[in-house]
Amino acid sequence: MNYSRQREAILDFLRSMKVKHPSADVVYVNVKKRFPNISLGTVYRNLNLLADNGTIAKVKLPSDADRFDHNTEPHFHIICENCGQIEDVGSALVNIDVVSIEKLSGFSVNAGRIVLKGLCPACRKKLSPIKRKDNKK
Amino acid sequence: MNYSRQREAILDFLRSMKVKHPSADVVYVNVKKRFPNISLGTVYRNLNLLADNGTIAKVKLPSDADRFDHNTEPHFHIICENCGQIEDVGSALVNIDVVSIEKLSGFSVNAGRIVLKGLCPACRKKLSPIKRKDNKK
DNA sequence: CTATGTGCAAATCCTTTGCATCAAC
DNA sequence: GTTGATGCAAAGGATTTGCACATAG
Repeated sequence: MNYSRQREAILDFLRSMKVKHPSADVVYVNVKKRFPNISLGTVYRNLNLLADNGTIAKVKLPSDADRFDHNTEPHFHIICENCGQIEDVGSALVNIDVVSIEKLSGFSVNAGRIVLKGLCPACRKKLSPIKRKDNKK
Repeated sequence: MNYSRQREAILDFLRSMKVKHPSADVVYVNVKKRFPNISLGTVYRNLNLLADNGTIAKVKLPSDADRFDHNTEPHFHIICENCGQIEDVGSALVNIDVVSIEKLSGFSVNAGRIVLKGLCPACRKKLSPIKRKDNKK
């Protein structure tokens, strides 16, 4: 993998922590400030390259665009149903009985993807429980 | 919601258990045997209607088409990385420390979506561990 | 110079939608 | 005869890809 200014800028942005788990599109918009000619395709290509070689992590969500995470330690995520913000959840807080699952299903388990849904602190304040925006898709 | 033959056929197929967690497309192909003129749009519309009113469940997967499940009891899923087959996993086998997660993240937790990945019994036999088909997307 | 990366646009996949027609009540 | 459901085809969003050109080593 050769060096490229664009790839460096993408990684810099991810590590800047200003946005915690940006989608490719958010990365694109922000990196465009430094590289006005960069294309969305290049952003996708580089995010996938970096994810494939373990430099960053790809967070796949059901019915939503993938997010990218500079935190490569194993952990799970919780996503706000109202604003889409994502927060990390330590892997110690979820316990999966792999042995029983393998026994009961006959599957061998390789990985788990866990995404919790809820309301972030800001949206909890903003929304009365009654008029929560219904985000189901 | 009025009665419709097509919707009945879709529900019948889901409950037939021949295919455990079919995608909309698989439902479409099979219901087409009884209703050759049915359209994919109608299948989607009816699956979503039935899921919205709780008759069936929609299983959203990362990077894969939604699946539909006649089992509406709370449970999780494990998907075979090689063939895509899905099996149910009882919710007792996964333990989520919601209290700690809420304390640490500040989020309120509403729901959890858990999809495990592994190899189903048939694919475990077929594949030597070395030449597993690499299915990552 | 040769391999790799880029920008652009077109293509892909899954899903939803607008609209005229048809079936249910 | 209204209202809701259907079929079709077109549109939608997220992501990937083919290709000619540019850049890194």
